[in-house]
Amino acid sequence: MIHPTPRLRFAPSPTGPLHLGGARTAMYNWALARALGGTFVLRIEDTDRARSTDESLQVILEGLSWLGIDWDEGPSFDAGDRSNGGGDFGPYFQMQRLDRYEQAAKKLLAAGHAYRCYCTPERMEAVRAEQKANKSSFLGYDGRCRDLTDVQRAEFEEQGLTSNVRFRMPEERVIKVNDLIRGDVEVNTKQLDDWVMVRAGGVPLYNFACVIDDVDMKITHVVRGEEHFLNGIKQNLVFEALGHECPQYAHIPLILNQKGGKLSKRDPGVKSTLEYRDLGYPPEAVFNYISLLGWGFSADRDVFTRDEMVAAFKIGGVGKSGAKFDVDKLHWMCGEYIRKWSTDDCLARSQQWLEAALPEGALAGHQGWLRNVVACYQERVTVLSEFPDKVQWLLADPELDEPALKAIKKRPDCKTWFAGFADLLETLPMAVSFPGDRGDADDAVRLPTLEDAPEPESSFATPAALERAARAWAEQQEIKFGHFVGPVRAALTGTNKGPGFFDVVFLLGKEACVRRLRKHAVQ
RNA sequence: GUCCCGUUCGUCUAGUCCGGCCUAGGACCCUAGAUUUUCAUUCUAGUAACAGGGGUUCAAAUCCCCUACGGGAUACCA
Repeated sequence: MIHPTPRLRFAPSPTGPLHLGGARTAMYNWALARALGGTFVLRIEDTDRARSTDESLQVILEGLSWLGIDWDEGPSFDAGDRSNGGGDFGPYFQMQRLDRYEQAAKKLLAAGHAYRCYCTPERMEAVRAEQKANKSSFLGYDGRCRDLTDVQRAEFEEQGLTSNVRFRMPEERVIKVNDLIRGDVEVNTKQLDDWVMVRAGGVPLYNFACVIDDVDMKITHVVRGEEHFLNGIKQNLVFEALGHECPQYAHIPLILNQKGGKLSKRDPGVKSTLEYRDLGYPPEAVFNYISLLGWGFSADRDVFTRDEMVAAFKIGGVGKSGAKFDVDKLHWMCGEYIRKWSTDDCLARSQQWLEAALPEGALAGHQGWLRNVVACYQERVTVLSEFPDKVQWLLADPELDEPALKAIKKRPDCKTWFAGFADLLETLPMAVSFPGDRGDADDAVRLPTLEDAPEPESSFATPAALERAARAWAEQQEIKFGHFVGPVRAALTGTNKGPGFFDVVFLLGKEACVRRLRKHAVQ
């Protein structure tokens, strides 16, 4: 056979959030499609009408886009209203493909691969209960309607019984499959029952609709969670009955929670993809991290770009065992990415969180200052939503925390230092405090102040100038500089953590520095 | 119950297919140290694993068998 163009798909059902397991499945399909130079299709499996919602659809579309997973064919992103975007094999919503399923079902019915079943859900429940009670090794449909005669069928119809359509499974046949991840596996069909293809109302079920669509959409490879492994066997038989070749299957292990159990919304620390977005996780970092769950980029590298991932990705390299989700490593990776950004990128990407912390309208007028604020915290945050907290001390006089109180207590003389240092600052040409107009004070200065950077020229006191003045003053007062910084930082910022001391003074500006120093000088 | 899959540092993994280069490599976490005005960053060092038991072999993390443990499936969900 001539190798067809590789076509892969991610086929979520819009019945809930896109959690990271689903995102990873999408990613592996996407990466394999890109690696093979193929096409990536997004198909929406919305045949569970009771649970499918437009909201979930939107969440899935947004989640994938956020992670940088784009699709060549499928729903249009902006709509979220079940309209189809590009692609010649649509529609890409299963509920818009009902005629295709009907056609195929008729064909299978006529050929005897499927049959009408009149059993009620109540009867099925009873059958299952009995099988369990008998400790039967087989659980599933008992085949009551498997060989109904036309007369019997007519009788049922006359009684007004509705029917669904079941697929007739071979009674005992060993199906051999070659899974791209699991390798050769044999399954005996005696384990499997005659499963329902089409509901009484005509709406198809997963295993059936999936095959019809994979045929119609010319899907060549299917990467999905291992919970679908046995479905793959059932689907294999449908392809065969329809006279089509089965795609290559790759069943990936599930992502587990920290306890080793299945990932679910209830697990603390496990969020839907959009929650990560809303908390300011860099999408590249999340992408990078989840790609590593069950797959290794190389023996000695964990951080890589999307392109590098695609270039290195081999589906056979995905492991067979489930991986536990480790928040610590995710956070580390987020920090890695944030530190790599240019300051301006970091500022741009932090805007929405800064905006939340600042008074209304303050954002626009203080870009230079905010740039410096962000620069000081770029290597101190792991997710962008930490910014509002980080900048609080610049916006309002802070309460002192425990370490700050300790730092002040440790130096009984420090209250006189506060007053003296405030006096000194008042003589210096310092920029004013936020939200005042700092003029071009922030334009010349690039924080954080680095040892080897050339000193900027500015009409305002730069951090370097502040340092010279402070050191000279401290020496004159016979205060050890090392002793001086701790308590003063505490008075200024309310804590013992943060940017370099003179960057702190510079960012805070004159009034706030003086005010806070004098306040703590008397307390 | 039955069937399928798995098991390398606490975690994610490299190595397993084609046995020797593995006194098992990297990363996160943790610890210690260096740098520093604090924190963070950065750098250095350290702790720590082939699930257990049998085989095959000159040689096994790698091949075979058994056990244990974990996961998945067994729906008119996907």
